[in-house]
Amino acid sequence: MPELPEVETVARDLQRWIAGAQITGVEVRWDRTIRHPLPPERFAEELRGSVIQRVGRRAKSVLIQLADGRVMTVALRMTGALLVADPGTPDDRYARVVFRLADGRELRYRDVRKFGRIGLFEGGSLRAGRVAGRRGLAEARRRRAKVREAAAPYRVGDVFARHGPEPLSPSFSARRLSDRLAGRSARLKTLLLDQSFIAGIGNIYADEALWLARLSPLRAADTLSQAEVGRLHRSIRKVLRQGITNRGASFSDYVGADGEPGENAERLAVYGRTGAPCLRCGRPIQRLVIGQRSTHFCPYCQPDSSSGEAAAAGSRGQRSSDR
DNA sequence: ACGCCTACCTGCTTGC
DNA sequence: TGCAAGCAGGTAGGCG
Repeated sequence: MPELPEVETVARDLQRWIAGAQITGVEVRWDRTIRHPLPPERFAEELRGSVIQRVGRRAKSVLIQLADGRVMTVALRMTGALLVADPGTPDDRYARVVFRLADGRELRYRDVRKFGRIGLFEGGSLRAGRVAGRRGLAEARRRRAKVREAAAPYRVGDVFARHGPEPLSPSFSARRLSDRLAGRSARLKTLLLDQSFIAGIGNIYADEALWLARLSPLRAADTLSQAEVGRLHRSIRKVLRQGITNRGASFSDYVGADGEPGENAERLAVYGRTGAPCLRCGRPIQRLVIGQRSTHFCPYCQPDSSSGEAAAAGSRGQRSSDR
């Protein structure tokens, strides 16, 4: 399941391989892949002849910027993949949208489970229409309804209006994280998965970041000390960067644009390791369900001190190696 | 604000 | 072996 590091890997590959390419034809094989409000036929028509200028990423979406200023957004969701196929490559029964390029190659959007969505929008700043964190969701919905009513062009900024900050951006400081956590009583795990709280983190990296920060996924967000917020901030960035370095974690059927799986799955500390020894203390990793999501953690290294206090776990031996 | 539910999909694993 | 149920999870939308 592609999260920030996986999507970043795909975007970087595509930037190298298809920047400058011209789209000569588009075949939509599963209509619902094309995001409302553009009907699939219009989508194909609109793209014919377009030149791909640059490929980037926002949240978990690949952004394909066209030379005329428009932006194609590709949300891979669960099983989506963007693959560059050389001429003669056998067809793929799971290719939902095929972009034919002028040089004979194809850019294929493959998606076994059909959850992913591709949209085409007017360009402009990604920050246009940005709504401040907490109220993001409801306000962004109202705003989009307004845009629809007025038949105004959808801008790519509207698509991401409800998304939270990019965790790897220089402006995402520990201070900023601290401000966003303040007054939030939700569990840490739930918040890390909330795209309007912070963009790009999914189930794998949420569990990894919490393990590295030695924080319980059940912990109420507004009970963290400054030191704990600092640890969380560093951990989030560290696990995401490591993910990018290793070209992503391949679980399910994630592959990069080269069709190769990433190497990060082998380096995960807790995700998918239920019952296996914790890499820090050797006790078995446990699994529980939080907010309908499977959650992996070490109950010993990540004690839930919401009700008790950190001191209880902190003062009891085994901690001399802290620091 | 928050938690919980359902829908969207299909392939894989599990249990009988 | 075959078949059905259960599971995986990112996101949108709805309800209390």
